[in-house]
Amino acid sequence: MVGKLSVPAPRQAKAPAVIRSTAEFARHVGLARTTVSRVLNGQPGLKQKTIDRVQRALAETGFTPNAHALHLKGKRTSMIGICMEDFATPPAVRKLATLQRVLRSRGFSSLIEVFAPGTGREVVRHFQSLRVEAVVFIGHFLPEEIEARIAELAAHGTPHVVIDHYGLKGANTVTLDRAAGMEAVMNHLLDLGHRTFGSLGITKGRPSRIERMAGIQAALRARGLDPERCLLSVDHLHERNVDFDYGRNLAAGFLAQRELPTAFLGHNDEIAVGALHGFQAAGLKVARDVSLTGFNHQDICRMVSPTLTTVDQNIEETVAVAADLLLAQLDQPPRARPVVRTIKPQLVIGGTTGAARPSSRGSGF
Amino acid sequence: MVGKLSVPAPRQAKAPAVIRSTAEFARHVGLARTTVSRVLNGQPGLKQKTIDRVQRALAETGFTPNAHALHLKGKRTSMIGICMEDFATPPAVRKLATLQRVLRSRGFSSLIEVFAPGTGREVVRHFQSLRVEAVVFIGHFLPEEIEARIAELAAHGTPHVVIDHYGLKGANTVTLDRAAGMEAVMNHLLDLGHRTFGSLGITKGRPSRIERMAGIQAALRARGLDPERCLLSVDHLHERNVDFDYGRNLAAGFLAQRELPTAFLGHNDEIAVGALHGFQAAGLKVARDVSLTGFNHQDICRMVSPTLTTVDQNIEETVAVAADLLLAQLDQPPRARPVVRTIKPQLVIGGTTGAARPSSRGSGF
DNA sequence: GCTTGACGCGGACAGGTGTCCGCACTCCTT
DNA sequence: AAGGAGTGCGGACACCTGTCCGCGTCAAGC
Repeated sequence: MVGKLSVPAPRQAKAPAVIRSTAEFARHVGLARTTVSRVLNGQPGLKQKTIDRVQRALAETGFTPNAHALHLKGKRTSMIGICMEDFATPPAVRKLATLQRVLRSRGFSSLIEVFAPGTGREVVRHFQSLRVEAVVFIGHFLPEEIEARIAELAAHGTPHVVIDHYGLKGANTVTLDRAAGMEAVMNHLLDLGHRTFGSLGITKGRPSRIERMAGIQAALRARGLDPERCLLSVDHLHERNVDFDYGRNLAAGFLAQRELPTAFLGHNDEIAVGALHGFQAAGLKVARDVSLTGFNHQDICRMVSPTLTTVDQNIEETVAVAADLLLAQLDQPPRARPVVRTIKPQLVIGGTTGAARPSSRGSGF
Repeated sequence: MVGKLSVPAPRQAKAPAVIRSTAEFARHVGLARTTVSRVLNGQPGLKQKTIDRVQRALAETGFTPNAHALHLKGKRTSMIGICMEDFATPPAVRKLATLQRVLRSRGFSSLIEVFAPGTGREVVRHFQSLRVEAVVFIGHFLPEEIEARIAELAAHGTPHVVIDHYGLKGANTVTLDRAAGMEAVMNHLLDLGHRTFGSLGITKGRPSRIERMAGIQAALRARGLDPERCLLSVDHLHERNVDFDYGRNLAAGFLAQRELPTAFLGHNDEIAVGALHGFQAAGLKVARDVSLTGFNHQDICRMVSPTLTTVDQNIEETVAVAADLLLAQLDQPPRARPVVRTIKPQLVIGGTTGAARPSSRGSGF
C-alpha cells in the first residue's frame, strides 16, 4: 500500500490519467466532491474512516487543489513580486536570497523578474495580472521609471518596498546608510594617522545625508580638516568598465601622480582588490606603505592577502526590516506618506589598513 | 489627458477605488463587460471609437485581467518552477540568471524556490498547485528525494529538467562534462611537462564517465602513466568548510609532505585561490615553482595574481540546451526515456600554469 | 420616412473551488 | 421495531474570465 511508488506509473493501470480537479479526484476516491472538499479544508462532521480514505488517496495521487481557483474564491495569492536590477551584483543576489528565505518562512512565494530599463511597465503589469500581494525592488533603477511604477502600484493598493535605491519620490525605502559606513572607515583611518585620502571610484552623486561623500566630509570636518584638500581623485582619468580593472587602473593613475595619498577608499570591494593588485605590482606593501579599504564585505575580502578592510552591509537586518515593512502593509490601509528606513553598516577591519607612514612622498600637508 | 499621472492618486477624486475585474472596469468605462472583453481580446466587429475609448481607460487605470481566471478558462499559466540548491554558489546563480532571461524572452515567468533537504515535497506540491508548466532543478540534491519528486512530476505530466545533477534515475538532465574539463586541464599540464599532480578536493565520487576523476585518469593513461602513482592527495587530512580556507590548508598539507607534486588540481576556483595564497605565503612562486588550476571560471580568477588557469562551464550553452529540452516537452506527450545531454567545458589558460621544473623536490618518479 | 446593416447589450455557460442547505441513507440506541 | 443521530450526497451559488447568441438601438443609405 505504501511502497507502491513505482517511478513512471505502471503501463496498463486503470490509471485515471492525470487528476486535475477535485471532481475528478472525488470520482477516483469514490466520494462526493463536497465531501472531499470538506476533508481538504478540515471541516467537522466526517467519519475518521472517510478522512483516512481521502488522505491516503491524496498521498497516492499527489493531487493538489488548483491554486488559481482558490484565489478566485477569495484566497490570497501569497505571491510577492521581486524586481531585480540584475543578478550580477553579489550583494544584490545575497539580498534576494535572504528575502526569498524570509518570505518563504512566512508562507509567501517569490516571483522574480529582472527590471531592465524600458521593461518596467510590462513587468509590473505582469505582477498585477497575477495579483501579487506586494512588490519588492532590489537595486538601482531609472528614477522616473520606478517612480511611475510605484505610483501604479499605489493606485492599485499594492504595497511595495524598495531596497537600496534612496531618494525616490513616494517610495517606501530601506537602504544602507553609506555615509555612516564611510564615516566609520574615515575615523578608523584618521585614528591611524592618515590625513590624505585617494578616492577609488567614490564620486559625488546625488547629494543626500546618507551618500558616501557626506560621511567622508563629516568625518574630516569633525577633525577640523578640509575635505577639498584631503580627498584626492583621479577617477575622471579612467573608464569604469570592469570594476577590478578599474581599481587597478586607478591605482596606477595615483602612482603616476606627484603626490600619493596614504590611504585609499574603494567604492566597492572589487575596485579595492583591483587597486590592491595595482599597488602590489608596483612594489608597495599595502598597510605599511598605503592603506586601502573596500565596501560591501563580499567573500573576496577574505580571499586576498592581506585581507581587505571593508564595510559590511548588514544584509540580514536590511532584508528583515524590508520584509517587516512590506508585510505590515498587507492588511492595512495604504499609508499617506512613504516610510524610509536606513540601516547602519559595520566596519570590518582587515589587513589592508595600518598606521600612516610618518613621511610619505610628501602630500603637501 | 495624457500627463495626468499624478503620483499618489488625487485625494477627493470620484475614484472607482481599485478596479479588480472586467465588470468593474466596464462599468467605469460605461460599456458592457462583453464589449470590453472583445476589445481586450482583439475581436472584430467594433467601432474604432469604442476601441479607443477602452484603450484609453486601460492606460489610465492600469487595469489588468485576472491571470488566474484566465488560466481557469484554459489559458496556460506560463509559469516555470525553478528549484535551486542554494543562492550561495556563484555558478548556480549565473545559471539561474541566464535561465530566467531565456525563459522571460519566451514569455515564461520564473517561480523560484530553494529546494532544501526535506522541503522538496512541499516545494513541488506548491508548484503543482500553481499548475506550473514545467520544473527546473539547478544544483545537487539528495538523490532519493529529487528522484521521488521527478516521479511525482512525471505522474502529473509536468515536464522537468535537471541542470548539473548527473546520474539521477528517470531525470532529463543537462550537465557539464567535467571529465572532459579535467582532461583538457591534464593535457595542458602534461604538455608543460608535469608528471605528478596534487588533488585539491577532487575525490572519487559516484563513478561515471563524466566525473572529474574519470577525465584525470583518462588523460594519464593516454600517456601511459599510472593514475595511482601520479595523483597524490592529502584531502582526508583536512575538513572542508569554507572552500578558500580549505584550499589554503590543503596547500599547507602538501608542503608538509616529503614529496611535492609539480601541479595542483583545484576542485573549484575558491579552493585554487586558497591554495594560491598558501603557496605564495610559503614563498613559492606559482607557475614557476608549482602550477595550479581551478574550475568554473568565476570572476575571482581574474582578480588574483597571477590569473588562474581554470575551466569555463559554458553556462550559456548549458542553459540554452536545458531550456530547449524543457520547452520542447511542453506540447508533446511525455517521453518514454529520459534525455541526458552533456556540455563540453572550455579550458581557460591563465598565469598559474607553467612548465614543470626539471627537478622538483623529487617526486619518486 | 423606411429599410438595412453595423454595433453594442446582456444573458448564459464553462472552468475549479469552498460553502451552504436540504435530503437520504446507515447504523445505533432504546 | 422504531426513532434519532450521524454522515454522506448532490444541487446551488459566487469568484472572474472569454465566448456565443439573440436582441435592441442607432445611423446611414435610398
